[in-house]
Amino acid sequence: MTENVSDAIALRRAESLTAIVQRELERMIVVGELRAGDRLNEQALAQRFGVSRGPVREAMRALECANLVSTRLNQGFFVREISPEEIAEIYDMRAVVYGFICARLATTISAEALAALDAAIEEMDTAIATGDGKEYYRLNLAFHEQTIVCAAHNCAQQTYRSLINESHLARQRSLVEPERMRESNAEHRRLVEALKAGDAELARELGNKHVLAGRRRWKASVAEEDAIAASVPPHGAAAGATLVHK
Amino acid sequence: MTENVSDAIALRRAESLTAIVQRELERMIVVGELRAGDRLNEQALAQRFGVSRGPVREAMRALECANLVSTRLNQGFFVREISPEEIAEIYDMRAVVYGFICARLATTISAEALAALDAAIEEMDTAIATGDGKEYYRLNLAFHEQTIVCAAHNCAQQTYRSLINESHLARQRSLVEPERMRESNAEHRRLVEALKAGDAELARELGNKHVLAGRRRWKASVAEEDAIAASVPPHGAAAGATLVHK
DNA sequence: AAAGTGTATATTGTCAACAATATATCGAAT
DNA sequence: ATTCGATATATTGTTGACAATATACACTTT
Repeated sequence: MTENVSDAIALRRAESLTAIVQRELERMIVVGELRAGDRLNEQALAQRFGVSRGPVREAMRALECANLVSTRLNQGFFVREISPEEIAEIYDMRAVVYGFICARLATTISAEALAALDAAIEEMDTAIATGDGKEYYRLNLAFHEQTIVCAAHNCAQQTYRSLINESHLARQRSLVEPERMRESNAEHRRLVEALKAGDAELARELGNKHVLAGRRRWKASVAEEDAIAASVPPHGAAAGATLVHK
Repeated sequence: MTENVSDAIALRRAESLTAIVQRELERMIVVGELRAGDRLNEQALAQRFGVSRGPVREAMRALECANLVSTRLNQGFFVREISPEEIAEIYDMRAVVYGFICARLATTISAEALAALDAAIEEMDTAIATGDGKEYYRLNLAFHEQTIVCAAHNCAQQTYRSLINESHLARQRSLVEPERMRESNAEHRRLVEALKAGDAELARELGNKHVLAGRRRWKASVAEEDAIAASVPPHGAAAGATLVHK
């Protein structure tokens, strides 16, 4: 009997379909399964998730509010397209928020958490050594996530995560140069040193600068890509255009 | 014929019902027509707006993402309840974002915009002189809105506005003491001076401190209210409780 | 009177259907 | 061959309906 009861409890959904669809759609956008500008066909998505259009639309309204999805009246929902200028602005915000988080951490972080950050930095070194840019990217995200969780500041956490999510709308630059990774991880080291020293103002400055340096690295990587694209002028552009349905 | 065409265009809705309902609900929450904790009956709201439950639910999902509304499975939507700790965190975020905005303004603001800010400060002086706390509150909001618009930074604008909206979930302290209003406006003056001087770092610090000073004033006003409530212990509390349906 | 129990009502979460609008397809004209 | 226009299809925005769940109410028991 006890088992039946627990089964019944387990079977009873603890989440609305909207919440499930929303999480999955968000994931698909953030990891790039859905690309900026893609049209989101309600029926197709509903069918894919095994639900009706209602929950899908509700989920998309939430994602619209999170700036991940845009809408045109009578044309439906699209994965938001984001301009380089908007990306640059997001870096601005991330910088001030991350500065705040780091300053706060300097006076509150535990020895265990510091050790975990050190370990994460070591792992990133390994990724750099093996030239695994994708893995470095993943670890870097995890490092930042660790810090914002440790800061124990819900509002900052939420704001920062939302900004990170938005920035994923830009195509990921998987081709991370080793030199840039080294630079980035060196900044991590200096930041953690400041945290260990309990120097809030230094931590704020380093956190802030780390994000802005990330923007410089992003811009450099975009410039490089553009240069490569320019060296193969007519053919590549046309081929790319046909893929996107607009 | 031209008239018919323009009529047809005017008649054709330029917005979805969801967007209209969302704006109206947001307004009702922010101005306090709907109070924190209030249950949002879908049918009643749909009837009130002359639409069906679909658009109402979509609007609420968006507001949920904006942190204005919360949801409990099978119990529906509620105006979000916000704790003093959460309010305090929002002030933290507002402070760093407003600091950023002010720093940016220092190097970009036009003479006209500066004149408009001066005028707004004068108006606030008038409100203080007449002891009109509500009007001061309104003008203060408008002053901040002016500055964030001038900053011409979409991301900061959106982040800041969202934080302001959230903070409206806390019951407004209409009983603003004249001394606090004077203090607040003096901070406005110093800030605008820094903007005129083009001193970005000073502007950042003053913008930051102005928000944090606002938090101190808010806390003081809460403490005062609590003291008043404590002096009338049993009766008032019970009467208030019956009004709220839970 | 208070607490518990069972029934009726209300409300939500989800779905399916419909009208309005947009997109795609096809043929005719230049 | 392209452009234009008319028709057919697809998709959206919105509505009303239905089952599952929660709330309110009357009734019994202590």
